[in-house]
Amino acid sequence: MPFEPLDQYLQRKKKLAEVKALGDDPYPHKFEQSSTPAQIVAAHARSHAASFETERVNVRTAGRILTLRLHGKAGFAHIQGDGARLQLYVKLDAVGERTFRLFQLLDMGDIVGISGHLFRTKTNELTVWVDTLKLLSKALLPLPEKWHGLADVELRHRQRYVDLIVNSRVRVTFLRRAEILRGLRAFFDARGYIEVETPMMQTIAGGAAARPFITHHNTFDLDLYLRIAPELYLKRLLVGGLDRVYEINRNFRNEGVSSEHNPEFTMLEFYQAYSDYRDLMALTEELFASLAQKICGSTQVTFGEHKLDFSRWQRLSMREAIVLHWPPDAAPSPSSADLAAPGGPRAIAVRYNEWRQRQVLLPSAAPPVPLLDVSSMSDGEITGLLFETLAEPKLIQPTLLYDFPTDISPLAKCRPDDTSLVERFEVFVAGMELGNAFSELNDPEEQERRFREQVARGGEEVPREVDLDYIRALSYGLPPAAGMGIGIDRLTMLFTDSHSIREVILFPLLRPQADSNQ
RNA sequence: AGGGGCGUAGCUCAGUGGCAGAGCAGCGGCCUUUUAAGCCGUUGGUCGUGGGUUCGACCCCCACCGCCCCUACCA
Repeated sequence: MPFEPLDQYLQRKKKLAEVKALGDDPYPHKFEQSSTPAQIVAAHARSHAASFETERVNVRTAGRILTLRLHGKAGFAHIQGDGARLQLYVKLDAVGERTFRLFQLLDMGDIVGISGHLFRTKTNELTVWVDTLKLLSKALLPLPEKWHGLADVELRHRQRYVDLIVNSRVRVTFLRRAEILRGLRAFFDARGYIEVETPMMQTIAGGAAARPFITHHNTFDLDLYLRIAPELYLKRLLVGGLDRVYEINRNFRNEGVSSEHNPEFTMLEFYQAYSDYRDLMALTEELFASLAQKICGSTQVTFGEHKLDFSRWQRLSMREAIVLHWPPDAAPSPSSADLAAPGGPRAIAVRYNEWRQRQVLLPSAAPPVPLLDVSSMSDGEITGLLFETLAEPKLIQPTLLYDFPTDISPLAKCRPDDTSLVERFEVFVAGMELGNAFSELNDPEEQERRFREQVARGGEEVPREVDLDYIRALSYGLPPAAGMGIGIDRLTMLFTDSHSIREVILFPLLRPQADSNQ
């Protein structure tokens, strides 16, 4: 099917026919490279022009034509391969009439294989003096304009293949994402974890609170959920004696899309038996610091206007964070004890709302922010909401936030000294939630009680039934354990200085376009 | 979901209630060390879609579609 721009598409089809008429196959099966353009550029970056004259360096390489400058009976081109650009010089005298004719039929975007030797031009650019030239694949569609490239964000994401060709930063971002994944695997492999894969289609979407996607299996005539978390399966494996496991894979949540949310996203989850959340706090600090060092070459990472320092971590309880980030002009700020008192969070939320309403009346009023609706919430839920409203966006430097309310943590173990709190922490960096960890609740009766409460309370983000098989697994005995989930997309954002999750997902979800031919 | 912004040639972008524009890409020509190559000539438009106002709409109004930002949702 021809695509727009039609005139250029047809023009290139014509050239394709001419190439065939020359006796060349425009889509040959393979081409042996002696080295890639990137390897050639790297190996000879500092070679002098004179050295090429005394000792000839022959190369055989391939790539996509990105620039083309014809000068009558000679011409220059740049090919891009393996992430680098290499200049070619093609001269009628050197290649002969037939090959030169082929060269004249080439367009930007075509993929070619060449052989020749290296030299430096008058302007000292490393260049291949081409002896032979072969078309390896014809581009029937033109590349975007060479100065500005492809800037339209929507087009970049819809046609990521073009984005990758013309925007080198995109390539770097995704290479770095792969490095991050390798680094994570190396970190856990070295510590005796085994990598596992658990179901992504589940009959009960548990392990988190989120609206699931529904799909259907025909043979079993069975509705299934795409998983929202692997948590309950990974803990079953701990019951089975796999004491250290991790999984890196996709989760699916049928919720909003934003610069920090994509409906399918990649999570690392890992579990470690005979440990508690304090062990994971230490492990988290080590993991992030070593990964930053490995990926970015330093524990200091530039993210927008911020310099994130992964060698120094702040540890805050949720209540401390609320106190710390209470708006100064809404003084007096509450104390942690106020937040701990029964009914305290509600009273503080009311105070916050009163302050907000006064703000709206000021002449310099910012756009109105909805007041907190805490009418049907428990103290723990209100505490969580206060934290998210007041403190979360302010947590720029790496922070471990701990002491979560039990109400909002159905899978975590309570603190022995205070059952209103659980042994749980989250990782916050650059105002984003990066990770979530806790000491795993392993008392089957308490777990069942909390599940039943959850199901009874209902809501779209809660499973409709209790995962009784999980309770059965716990009944065989789950060793004391701690587990954690880390959002890989957001982690990649941090380490690539990307400010939208869509920049670190190759094909983010976009609405299909009615007219796909553009 | 609500508010705001954007949508003009393949790409990057100007534009005005009165003939639809530029650069690059494309096409033809000249050019054997150029690199944003250059010079001469030239093709290409449902101005996101559909209504409305108007003598006349790319422009003003309404609805819809898509993207971006903020808010909401999101443990």
